[in-house]
Amino acid sequence: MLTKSSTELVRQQNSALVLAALRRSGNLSHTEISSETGLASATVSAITAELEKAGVLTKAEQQVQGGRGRPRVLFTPRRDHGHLIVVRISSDIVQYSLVDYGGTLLDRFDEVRNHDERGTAPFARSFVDALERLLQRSRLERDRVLAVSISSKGLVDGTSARLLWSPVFGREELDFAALLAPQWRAKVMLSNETLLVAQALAAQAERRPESGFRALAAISLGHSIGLGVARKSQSGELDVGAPNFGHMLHTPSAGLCRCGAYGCIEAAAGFYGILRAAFEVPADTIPAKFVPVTELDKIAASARQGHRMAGYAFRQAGIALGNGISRMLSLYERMPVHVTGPGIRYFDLMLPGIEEGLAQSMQVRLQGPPEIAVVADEQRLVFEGHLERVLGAIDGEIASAGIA
Amino acid sequence: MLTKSSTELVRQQNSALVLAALRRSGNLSHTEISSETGLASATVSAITAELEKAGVLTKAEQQVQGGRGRPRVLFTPRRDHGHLIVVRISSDIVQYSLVDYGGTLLDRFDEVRNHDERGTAPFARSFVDALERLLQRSRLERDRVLAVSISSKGLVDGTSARLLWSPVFGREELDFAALLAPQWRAKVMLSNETLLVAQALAAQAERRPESGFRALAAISLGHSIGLGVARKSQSGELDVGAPNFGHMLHTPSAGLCRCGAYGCIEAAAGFYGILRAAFEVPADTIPAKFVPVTELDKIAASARQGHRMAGYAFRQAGIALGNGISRMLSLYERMPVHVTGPGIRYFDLMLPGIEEGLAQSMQVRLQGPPEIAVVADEQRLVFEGHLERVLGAIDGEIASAGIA
DNA sequence: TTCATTTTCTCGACTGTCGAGAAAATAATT
DNA sequence: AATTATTTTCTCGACAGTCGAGAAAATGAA
Repeated sequence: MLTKSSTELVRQQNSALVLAALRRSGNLSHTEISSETGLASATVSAITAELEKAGVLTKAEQQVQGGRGRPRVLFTPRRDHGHLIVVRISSDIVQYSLVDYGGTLLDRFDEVRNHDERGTAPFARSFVDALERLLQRSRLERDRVLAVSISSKGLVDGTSARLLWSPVFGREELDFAALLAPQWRAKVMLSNETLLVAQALAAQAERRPESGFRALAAISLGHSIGLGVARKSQSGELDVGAPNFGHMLHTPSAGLCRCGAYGCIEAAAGFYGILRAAFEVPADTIPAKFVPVTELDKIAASARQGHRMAGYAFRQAGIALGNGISRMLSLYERMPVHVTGPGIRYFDLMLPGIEEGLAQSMQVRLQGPPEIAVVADEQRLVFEGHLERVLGAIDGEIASAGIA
Repeated sequence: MLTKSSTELVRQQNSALVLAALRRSGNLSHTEISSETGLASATVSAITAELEKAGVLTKAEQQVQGGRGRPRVLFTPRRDHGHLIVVRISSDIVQYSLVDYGGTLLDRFDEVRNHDERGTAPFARSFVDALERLLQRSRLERDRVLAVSISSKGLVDGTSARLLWSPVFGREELDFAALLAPQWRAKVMLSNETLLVAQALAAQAERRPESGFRALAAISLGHSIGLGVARKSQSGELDVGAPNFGHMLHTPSAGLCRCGAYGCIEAAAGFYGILRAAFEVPADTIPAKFVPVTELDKIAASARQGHRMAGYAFRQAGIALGNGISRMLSLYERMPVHVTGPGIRYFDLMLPGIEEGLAQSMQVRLQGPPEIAVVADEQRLVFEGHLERVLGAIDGEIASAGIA
């Protein structure tokens, strides 16, 4: 369904364009903005004047010296225009970061998660407390925070900021928007962790126009398995999603998954699945809550020394991933796959299985296997994805608001 | 990546909006267009005047009589603004239709396909000849044809109008754009058949705003299995795709598929798969090229009388579909499923298997099974989808072209 | 001090949307 | 038959936005 357009919307879109260009390339002069966005110089003047009046941009103090001619004055986002809080929830720790509108990190601390406590209520309390602490440490007023961006593994409803299913809380829902609504005016965003990885990688690819980016997938290997897909829609905007890949049906024989179903990809390719296969534990055993990496390192070592069952476990994990990726490609399209997460240390052991699992499908026979790249430093990518996403959302709101 | 906007683009978008409203609701008066689109009356005047000058719209001759006041004058697409050719390629016949810009059918004939001939060359010849014949029968000049819209089962590259894989030609590619490029000026569009079903159903759903349409899937059951997915993107536009569902990996034990791979959904749920299972033919037997419906009717009859293997064959087909649907839902999101195609006569026999196959996945356990509706009259829906798609594309081009 | 060069800023023209009210066309009423 | 009421279409001026061209500003080199 198309919607009506107007001259005001034109301004909105072009303001957003200017903000995005500044975001992408740091400080830009008037003429650089013009060439970057394709807007006429006069239009850039009008837009920057408006944004400057609204307190979103400033002229950067440090002039860049250079050749003759009138010196260029650089525009930059006003870092004190507002603040953002980024929360990265992982299985063992929760990381809280305070960031300014310019995207620079101001403060950060971790909290160890208590694995004994049950239910979401204690977590919700410590979450709210931690945000409060973050404010106090920087002597910041609550209303200066424009947005709180949260990430977790699991199934997420992005529009309403509700966590629908997660490895830790299971089916117990956690509504972050409702949690902060009474006190906080900030926009609350919740994203799947691997979606953010895909977002960050896609943003990187878009900065290299020669890469011809169209779509990519990110897979995170660890105790659980995550997938993020980023695709350019026909209108040119980025469409990012986090399918429920880890709990997509692989094959019922893969055994009991901690989600309660049988045969999820995770039950074969997650850490506990590999552990179970290596030790020949019956496949309907309740999965371990947490597997230390050292445990898996041992299995990997013996697999590399030729131990049969250890090797078999990793191979089965690979097949589950390969089949899953081939199914994903059947339902979307051919696209490169980026593999991250702690499990990449065992990637060499899984690769033969992945290739075997891929080769079974028609899609791969027809179009060839996808490019698979290993990407380290998942946590940095998640954080980058947070910034990309939350700053983009804030900029979009600013552009839409007009001078207000 | 955002792109720059301008006042001209505003006019384009709003022109497209007016054309779409007219398309949707038939003849509309000035004021009706205004309320339908949300545009101000003055804007509607400007746009309709421009489109009328360009020969796209006319004022309908037959005035609707009514109450007091100045009688409303209805706008309608000028039917002679151009013509469209719709080609529906199915396994046994090819249907050629001539349609005018108003969407009314002017001429139609079928050609029976010759199953003995090999390769794409003879087909390409008869295709070009048939288009020529369609012109002659209506004494139409070739350049009056604005677009040729073609549909087939199989894997399609919509942007370039190339058929990448099809049940009949296999891996032999068929480039319809290149085929018509020397002679025809018309825009050539190629779509997967089930994509068009999804498009038509989505258009119907969007006409009922109270249905709260967000996404839907269409599945076509027959000799092969097709899937179309239509989703509203966040920007509100309709995003339609045709995943390679029939040849998504189900389970290797499902046997040899006619695509050459093992374990495709089609190898279990397509007509030849059901036949093979019912007669206990070894699963690596080369599949039958064509199975008459009467043959399947017999198997269905004996299944309904309690014959074990016949019932088993339909159940296995159902499980393949159920598993496949659950995987599709894992990778997209929960959405209603519409089942069409000649195979719906056996839907009662497959439903238990479908439910079983669905129930195995975490997605369904968590969010419940999707609504499944049986929709008859697949061919009509395909044709509707053709019109929806090709007229939309033409209208979009007209709006973009300006007065030209 | 003047000139060349580069960047920023400003002005008028153009395109587009919108609201209000005039104009048109018909039915109902006097 | 003339007038009035009603409804729709059309037109005009105001306003928002972009664009190209050229003026103004600011600096290094001559």
